[in-house]
Amino acid sequence: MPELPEVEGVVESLRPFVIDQTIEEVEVSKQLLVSHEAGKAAIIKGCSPEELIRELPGYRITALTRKSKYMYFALQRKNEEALLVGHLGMTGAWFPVETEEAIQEDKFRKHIHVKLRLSGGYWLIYSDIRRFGELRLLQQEADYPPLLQMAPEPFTEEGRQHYLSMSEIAKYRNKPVKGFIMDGHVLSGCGNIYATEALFRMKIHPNRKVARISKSRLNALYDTIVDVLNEGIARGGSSISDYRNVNGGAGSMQHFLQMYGKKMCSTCLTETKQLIIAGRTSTYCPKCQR
DNA sequence: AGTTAGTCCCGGGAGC
DNA sequence: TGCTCCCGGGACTAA
Repeated sequence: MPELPEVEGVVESLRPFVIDQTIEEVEVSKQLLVSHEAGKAAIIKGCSPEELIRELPGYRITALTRKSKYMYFALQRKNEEALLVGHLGMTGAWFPVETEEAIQEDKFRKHIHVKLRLSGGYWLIYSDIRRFGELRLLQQEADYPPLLQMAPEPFTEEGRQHYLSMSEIAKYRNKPVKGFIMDGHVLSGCGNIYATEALFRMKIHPNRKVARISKSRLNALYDTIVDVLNEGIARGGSSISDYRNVNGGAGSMQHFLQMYGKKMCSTCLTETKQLIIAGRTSTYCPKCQR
């Protein structure tokens, strides 16, 4: 599943294909049109597919950036500015291709939902097997308030201070640390895979309450999360199930994970255990993590 | 008013 | 082969 490192990889790889390209035409899959007709907000959020098809053409993509796990396509049309915000959800993927047939895997070719024809002569295709991703056309970021509620980027000093100050707030003090670091209002971009790895490296039990971790350990945990995220970026992300980069390829970080999805602890060979924390499966070593 | 549980977007993989 | 169940990022809503 795409977390910060995977989204970073997509944004960096996609950027040369989309910058200064004008969106000429938009196509939406029959399945999405049917879902929306049935009143469901599948993938396209905040407006109808018809509005997206009508509104997007003519906009030039001037920038593509990542904020937390979101992708921001900055758009400009004459003196008019807009923002297309994307989220990959569980199984979203972008492919810049000349034809659909260039997408190798059946499961992604079968679930193409939005196609943008760019002035460069190719298609920017959004495919999403489970349709948990989202596309949202805004005039500006503030038009969708949750975007303003996200924690600062983890690679900044501001991000660290925000995380530390949140650890002192009553509503978080009694929470399991795993849920704390996966909460996007506390720390941006750390999902289940990277949270699991960081806690294992720090030998911290995922269910340990935030208040029962010292300030210096919380600081060290933050450093470890940043390290794990950076390793993920350097290795092209983790392709556990359905993450693919813009070339349809897999990342390699999954080969370097020590705890996520493991049956046995790589350090002491003890059988791992699982807990549900904040609604997510949390794998840990009962002997190494306290 | 703050917290928690449920709901919703889904298809695929596991297990029987 | 085919059925059923479970999984999950994140926002929203009901309790």
